[in-house]
Amino acid sequence: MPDAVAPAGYDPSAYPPFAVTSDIVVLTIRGGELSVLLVERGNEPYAGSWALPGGFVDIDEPGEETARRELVEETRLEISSYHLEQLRTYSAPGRDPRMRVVSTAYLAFLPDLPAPVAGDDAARARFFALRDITAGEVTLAFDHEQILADAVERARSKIEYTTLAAAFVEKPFTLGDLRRVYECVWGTRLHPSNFARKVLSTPGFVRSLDVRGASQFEGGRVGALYETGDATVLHPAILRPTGDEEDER
Amino acid sequence: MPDAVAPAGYDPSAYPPFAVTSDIVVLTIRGGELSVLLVERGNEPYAGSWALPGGFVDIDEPGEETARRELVEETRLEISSYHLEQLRTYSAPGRDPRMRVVSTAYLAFLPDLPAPVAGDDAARARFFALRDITAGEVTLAFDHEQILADAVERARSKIEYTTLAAAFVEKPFTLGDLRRVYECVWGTRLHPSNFARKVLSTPGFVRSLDVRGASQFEGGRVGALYETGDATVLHPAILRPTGDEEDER
DNA sequence: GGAATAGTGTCTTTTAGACATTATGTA
DNA sequence: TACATAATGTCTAAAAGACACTATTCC
Repeated sequence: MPDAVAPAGYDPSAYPPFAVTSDIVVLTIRGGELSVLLVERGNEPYAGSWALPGGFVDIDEPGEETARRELVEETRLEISSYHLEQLRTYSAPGRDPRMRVVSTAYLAFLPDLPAPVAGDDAARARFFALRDITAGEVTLAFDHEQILADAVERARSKIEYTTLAAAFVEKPFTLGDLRRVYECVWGTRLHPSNFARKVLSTPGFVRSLDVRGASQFEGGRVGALYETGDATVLHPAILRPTGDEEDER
Repeated sequence: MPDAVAPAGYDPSAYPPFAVTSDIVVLTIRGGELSVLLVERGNEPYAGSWALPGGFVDIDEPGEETARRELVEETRLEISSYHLEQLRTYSAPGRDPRMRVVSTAYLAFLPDLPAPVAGDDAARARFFALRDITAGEVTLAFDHEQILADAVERARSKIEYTTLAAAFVEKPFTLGDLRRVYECVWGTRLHPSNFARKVLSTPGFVRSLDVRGASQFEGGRVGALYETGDATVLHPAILRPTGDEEDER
């Protein structure tokens, strides 16, 4: 039967006790590294481990709102507005040792931010370079390593065919800033001139501000400044270099 | 706090009564039309309306297994193996008039099948051409119209850069059969020769069987038969014609 | 034979990739 | 001045799109 027809003889107190939570993967670029926001767990299980921010969904609360609320409560990071999208739902029996937990993960892209501080239930909160996590220097609670891997793959894929790369930089940015986003997220080097040609020939990706200014990241000649254009999807796409090389910075 | 830390004083019977369900969007191509499998609801709310197959997740059951189980129970469609992927989770408060329902939708691609029959809780079960649903001839229960729209967009997008189009045809197929899949899903016409060139130049998409046979769909000269290759992602992608024209068959 | 599809080949346009060269800012 | 990045331009290779022409099968 399609969803939401209660089993015969439905009684809330007899209903299987699913817990419903939202987790949030906050990605940003700090010091030339794709980074993720983690909190240190204060309670068992996994007390002392690092984990994604997240928490229980209130009975009348949209899951996306839970994600935004927990981000503020646990990391004191208050951002006026930011892109937040659903990643996917993780609900394997046994992913939490105590009970059946259905957790929907959300994904946020933010420009570089002031360092977060710990909030309510989290002992500490800070950004980690992804490189350090995949190198095994940090292990995450629950299945959060899988969630993070899915989030990174989503980010790598989405900047190909949407304008979301611009969500990683502050509003007036140079083409070099934008190129550095692609390089950090993909872990590759791109030819500056070819990149600029592609971005400028993609309608609606960026809009020139007709002024010049310094890059947000590096020195050298100052370039023309741009802001985000009207487009949300890219035609044509900015595709990842084909496959194999992993040129690092 | 990261997921799965029970509220202080946790007591299952006091926990907010979330219902957790799985819905399944079964897409196939019938009579040259992209089609979806629906069941007629036997119970309130929306009794008599058409809806996606789906139902409650058991407390120890993976959500994907629920989707497969409900498909058999409600439509008597038993398929040995088929591609099933998570689409996204729908949990807005109020999407079900009676209680808070968190529903994860799954997406399946199948070749044309024998007509389903109604199962357990469904009055009837049958395939509908998408064209008839979007034309407003059928209205769906709950937010299933939104789920279906998301599913179709996922399918249209995924056949661009994966080999999933082959999941819509039976194993020995001609390049014309495969092209018809793209044409039905995208609602466009493709140049047969250019399409064949692209498919054959994409490593691992199809493997020649070195025999000839009739098309699964139409008459004319019989062509060479192929089976699915080893690849799952396509390099380069088979991109949708740019934008505007909606050439119909 | 007529109609429909399969298959081969060619031509043009567009886009991507590599890279050389000059310009302009900072340390 | 040394160095890093910005910006422009050129050449080549790859891919997409349009389309002409021949081949084969069913009716």
